[in-house]
Amino acid sequence: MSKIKTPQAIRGTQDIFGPDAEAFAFVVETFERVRKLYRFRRVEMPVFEKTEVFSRAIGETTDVVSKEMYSFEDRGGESLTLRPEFTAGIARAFLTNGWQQHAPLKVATHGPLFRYERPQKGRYRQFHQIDAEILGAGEPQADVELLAMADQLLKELGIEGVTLHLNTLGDGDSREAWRAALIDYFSAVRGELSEDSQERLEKNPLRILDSKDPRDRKFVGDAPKIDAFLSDDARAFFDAVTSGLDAAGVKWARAEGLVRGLDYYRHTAFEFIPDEGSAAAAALGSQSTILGGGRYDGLMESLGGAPTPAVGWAAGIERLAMLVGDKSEALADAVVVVEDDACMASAIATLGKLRAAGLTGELVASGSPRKRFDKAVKSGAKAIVALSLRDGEENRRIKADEADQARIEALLG
RNA sequence: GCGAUCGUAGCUCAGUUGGUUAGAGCGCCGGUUUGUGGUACCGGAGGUCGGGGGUUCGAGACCCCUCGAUCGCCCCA
Repeated sequence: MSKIKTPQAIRGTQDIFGPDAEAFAFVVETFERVRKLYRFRRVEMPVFEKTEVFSRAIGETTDVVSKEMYSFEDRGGESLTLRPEFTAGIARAFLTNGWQQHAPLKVATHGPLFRYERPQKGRYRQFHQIDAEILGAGEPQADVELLAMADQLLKELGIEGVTLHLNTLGDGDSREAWRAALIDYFSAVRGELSEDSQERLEKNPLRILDSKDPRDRKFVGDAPKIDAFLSDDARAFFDAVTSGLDAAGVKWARAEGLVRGLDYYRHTAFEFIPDEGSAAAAALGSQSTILGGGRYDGLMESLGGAPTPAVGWAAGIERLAMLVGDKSEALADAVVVVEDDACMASAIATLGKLRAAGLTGELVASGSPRKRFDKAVKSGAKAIVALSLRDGEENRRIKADEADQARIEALLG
């Protein structure tokens, strides 16, 4: 016998099975239900795009683009990339398909995304998100509706101990002024910052605000606040969002340090984060954000489109699935036991009738005939239909509670 | 990319300062018992101890390399 070495799974991919797969499905099914309540339209998107869709939309200097993309050349020599997020692809579709005609357009989707990262708890190279976007809507009402949907989704998933952290990054001018002030402020104490933050000062100064390093934390408190740089319009926008959330009954907390990693965000930025010390926080390990997003009014232009305001969010299905509790696989309504192989054909027909009537069920017809009934009992099935031979005649016995017994007997005749 | 911990049957794990033919439970397969029944007992299959090299009379245990997993940093959902 030659020994063939079994190829192993790619690092950071998952084979989701059993209760974990049930929890995953529960998240997706709940999302599908809730998104219909809010009248978001379903879209199916390609898993890969031209590389420039992401590099232009997300920003060349971001980690996602500069070191986490799965890019490759196709046979025509074109650089393609497995999507690291949904938003860029959806924006591309909005432009190339003329979806402007449907604006404001509310869409929802879900599926796999790919990022070349070191796997750890709640982080994978192929991971899955649910995603919701409102395209072509510049009014704060859109932000409110989107957040209300996220809030309801988490409630319907039964997730508790999670709070909406909300911030504004202002419009383009506000954001730039704030950014410049932060650079001034942190540059003055540059030498006392962590190595990482000294680097952030060059690449992404906003990120220093949510550094975990104590050397940085002591300066963060007194750092310039976005509020001081907001234009009147930007302030009015944020006020409209927060009062809308209050009206919708969505609880939120102002998070002045909350920024987003990607370049395209403007105005509203938000994350749903487990409260410290909660069961949810413990279940997630160091990955705290379960749902995040914001407004990205500048994105369409970076893809060559007309200025188009939009808001969206995405949530990691794996992370949500870790918070929804045990979702064990359902027990069978009925199991048909073939206690004598002579009854096989009859058993198959019997099972067919049960399933046609909407009962879930399966066959137990392997292994020692004497142990098959025990196997069925052990499976926990609500009803057991056992077929055996008695004096050369087929004998059917049903073990179930009275109601099921009567129902099944009526079905089988 | 960096760091820490860990890789022994299908699964969960034992395996004493390195010492004969590597074990248990569960699961699986078969048999006996029971006989309208989730019982008990017996037996069986299944491991080049992640892989490679080294130290040693002798390595699952020690050293090096490598692969993988887990958790954390960075970043992010």
